[in-house]
Amino acid sequence: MAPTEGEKLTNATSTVAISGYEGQERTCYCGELDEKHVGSEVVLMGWVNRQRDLGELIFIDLRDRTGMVQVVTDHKRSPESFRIAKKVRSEYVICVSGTVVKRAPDTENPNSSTGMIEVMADDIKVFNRSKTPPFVIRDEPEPDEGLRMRYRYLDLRRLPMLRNLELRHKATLAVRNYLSQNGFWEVETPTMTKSTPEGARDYLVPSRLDPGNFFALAQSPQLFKQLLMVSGVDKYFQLARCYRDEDLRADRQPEFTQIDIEVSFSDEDRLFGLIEGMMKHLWKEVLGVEIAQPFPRMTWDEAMARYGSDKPDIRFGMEIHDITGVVRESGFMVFKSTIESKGTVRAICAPECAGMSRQELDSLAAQAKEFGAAGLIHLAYLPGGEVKSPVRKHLSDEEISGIAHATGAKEGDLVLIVAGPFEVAVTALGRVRLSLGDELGLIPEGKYEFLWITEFPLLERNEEDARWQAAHHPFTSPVTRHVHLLGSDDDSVKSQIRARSYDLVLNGVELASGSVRIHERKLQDKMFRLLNLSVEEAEEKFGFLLEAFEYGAPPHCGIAFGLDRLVMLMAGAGTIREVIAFPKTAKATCLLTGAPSQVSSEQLEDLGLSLKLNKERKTCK
RNA sequence: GGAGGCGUGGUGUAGCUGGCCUAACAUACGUGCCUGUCACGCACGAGAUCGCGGGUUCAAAUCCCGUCGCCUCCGCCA
Repeated sequence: MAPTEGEKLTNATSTVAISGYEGQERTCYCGELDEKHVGSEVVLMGWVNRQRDLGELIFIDLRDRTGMVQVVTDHKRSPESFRIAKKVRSEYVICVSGTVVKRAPDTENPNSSTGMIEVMADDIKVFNRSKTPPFVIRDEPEPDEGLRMRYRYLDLRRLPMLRNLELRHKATLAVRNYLSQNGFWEVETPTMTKSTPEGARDYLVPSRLDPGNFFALAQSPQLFKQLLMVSGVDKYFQLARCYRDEDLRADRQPEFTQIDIEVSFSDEDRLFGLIEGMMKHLWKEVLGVEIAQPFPRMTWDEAMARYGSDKPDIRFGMEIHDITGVVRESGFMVFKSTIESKGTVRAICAPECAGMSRQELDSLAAQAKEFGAAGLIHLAYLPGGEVKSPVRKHLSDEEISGIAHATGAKEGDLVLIVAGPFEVAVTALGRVRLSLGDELGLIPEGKYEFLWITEFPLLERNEEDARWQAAHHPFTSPVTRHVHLLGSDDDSVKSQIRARSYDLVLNGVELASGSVRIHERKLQDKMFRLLNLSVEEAEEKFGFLLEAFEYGAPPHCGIAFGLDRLVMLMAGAGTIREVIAFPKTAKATCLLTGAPSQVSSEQLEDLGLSLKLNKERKTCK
């Protein structure tokens, strides 16, 4: 029964359609109610979070996506609603009509945002009953993640999960508004497209009308967005679904969303300004947080040298130091032979860790080895001036003090050293740095440290088939000062060429990645030669794009954000699964739907496919 | 492809150096009582062949092998 008398609330969050069902009109959401509404008649619809039956008095915590409010039923005031409330159980879907009243002074609940008021029920209608759910819908503790996935619709009913979905909505809306206000058009591109041999493994879609041929699900809209630049779209963006058939991680799903952006007649400085503005807008609109601009920039070479990572977490120090010069003349064989074989010796200083136990040191050494280091040497600068180390006797006093000077180590500190090839030494120390930073509590919470990493290597060595390939993609421009090196056959020269590519890093997470593209055919041909791609191969793989470039391609550049990671960081979540409504498991399955699953032989027949599986697996149903 | 962690009533955990385990605790669930609870309380009750398969043993939740599922990391992710 809808209230017809008294002051009626209008729905605060919706200006057009007010929810209603069979004559009942919802007046507001549970979480919106506060003392301002005292005296109002309200109609609420939602789920029973909990019913507390005190005999002659029953409380119901009613929950919807905004929060909870306490409903009271008194057998004298409304015998009928009292009778219904008696039988109501958790997760029943009900409609409550009643009056908002201020709670008596000693019955207020300061732990609830609606705890100053409650709703005296005049009428309760049960829309639906519920089986006892497989887990209780509450914030903590979380049930096993497999169970959450299996019953994701119940997991999402938990308010922290609804908050995450809301946050994601607000973030994407803010992105769309910002880019639109800056002259960008959102253009959709195909998800079913042409398989490209470079890059990640493709998800394939067989063609029924062209049996034997396959589409690939787009790994990104890369080629299409460059075509749109040739088309004169000028400023493009898209919230694009992308698909990559690679193994999963906490921050990687096989299908994910990119904020894909491309601009004509632009360059790094202009694009960075645009993106920094977008981040500022996002943080302000969605989190209410001001972030400092401009973001610092660091070349890839500098990031590797100082942090041993191309996505450094700069929320704390403990940087890597080069101590090669200090130990160049060392009698210690490990240092000597490393330096002779053109390696390097690097160190970090862990503050106040001189007393670290053997077990902790072993664990750090194990981590360093996992990333290729031959070992991890430690020097404990003990209070009093003594230095304790397994290699103490191999090092001179000058070396000991030189290392302290180079790393800034003081008495009570621990210096950790890796000797080896540059990338091995710094990445191993980079990992040790991160794990120590975490263990020592050096990483501040609630801080957002953005950082641009620029000038990545243009090429990288594929160890499997010993050839050079594009580190970003084959259309990435080299930096102007290195263009003349493109013709070189020398591997060491090739490894030194830097690209006009960049990443945006936030708190040690790669948020976005992009580059200035090659728009001149001549330079592109040079690039293909460098990649050992013949004209024919390039033609077969990207012919349509190269052809497009013959008809007047503007200079252009772009960037793509991992939306899931962005929202994850904004939500303070530990994995992107927390901000994806229906995520996949680590084995890329969906526990809710059971996908992937077998298909009928008729479906295969239509597609001209037959299965050939080993290991006695059943072919189809 | 590789390494590790976890798997015990519906849920979250304890037990896991083999035996008083006829598996404990909390919570959820059912019934009853209770007019100010909000983690309501109290009483009673039901609920588990300890992921699955095999082995060792007089005896296995516990040890061993295999397997499945979930998670984390390496490889992989232009």
